Amino acid sequence: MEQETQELRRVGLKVTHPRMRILQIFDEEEGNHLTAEDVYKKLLAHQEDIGLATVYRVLTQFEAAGIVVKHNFEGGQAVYELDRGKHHDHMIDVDSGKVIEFVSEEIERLQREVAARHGYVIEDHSLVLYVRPKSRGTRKG
Amino acid sequence: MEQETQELRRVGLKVTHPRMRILQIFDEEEGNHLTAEDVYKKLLAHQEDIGLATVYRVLTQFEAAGIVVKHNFEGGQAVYELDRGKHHDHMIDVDSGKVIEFVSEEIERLQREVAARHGYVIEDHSLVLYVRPKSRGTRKG
DNA sequence: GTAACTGCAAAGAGTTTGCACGCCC
DNA sequence: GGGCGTGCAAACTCTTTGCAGTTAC
Repeated sequence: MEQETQELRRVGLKVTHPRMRILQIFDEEEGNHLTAEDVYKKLLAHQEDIGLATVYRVLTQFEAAGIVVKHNFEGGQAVYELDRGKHHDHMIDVDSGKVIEFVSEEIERLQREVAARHGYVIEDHSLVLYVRPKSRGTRKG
Repeated sequence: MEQETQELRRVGLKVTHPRMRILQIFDEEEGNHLTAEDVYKKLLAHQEDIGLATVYRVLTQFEAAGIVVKHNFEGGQAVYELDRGKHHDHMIDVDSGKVIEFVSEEIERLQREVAARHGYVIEDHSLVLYVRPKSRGTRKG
């Protein structure tokens, strides 16, 4: 409560009910990746009367303020997660939809190398691995 | 002409005018990355009377047939390119919008390693670097 | 008190689909 | 000749926006 208030103040956003509740949803869900609609449904489940348009507006503001990060994975809907400061990439289990975060400093370095080789510097990047659990029983691998 | 006819036959699609023309556009544009609308505009420029809906339908069929690959880069519109068989990743010059292809077997290997470390095998992946030309003049780098 | 914020409904972008007609084999 | 393919317009999904009323500071 106090923590969310401070965070909103810190980034210069008025402390309003919708913004507080949305921020709390992400704090509860630490490590989770939510679409705007996921957030909206969780608000409904908490008996909150906050419109979907407001959720989109707040998420956009949070992104601009660096509170959340937005990802455009496959499948149309954008997903948001709290920005905890440390960069990471994502692996998506295509069977369960589960999102796993990972960091590989070596991959990051190679990316910079490749870009440099072409005369560029990296501004941003997106790496997503679509994965399936390694089959142990089937002797395939 | 003959080449496109054969390709359509090979994948089991009827040889129709719209499919021929769309395939030719990609053949002309070897190495290019086009949105459905880009294709549509090029058809218009060639005085072709082919609907945007048909372009979408044909591109979807081509993707299913392995003739083209679809990418969901940032910015809403999907882009398609001829599938020339060899996998590669993409670098996008954020200033010019130019798309550069690259291959890094070492990055591929590291990706497989990371996935394996988490108990997964990679089904597919998406790596896009958003880059800016290395500034030589400004002594910044 | 007033500018920022909100909910609603309508608009917008990109893509898909239903239907009647037309073309390929 | 029959079914697949096409054009058009309407539908659909996700997201943004205009407006009038409300709220934080």
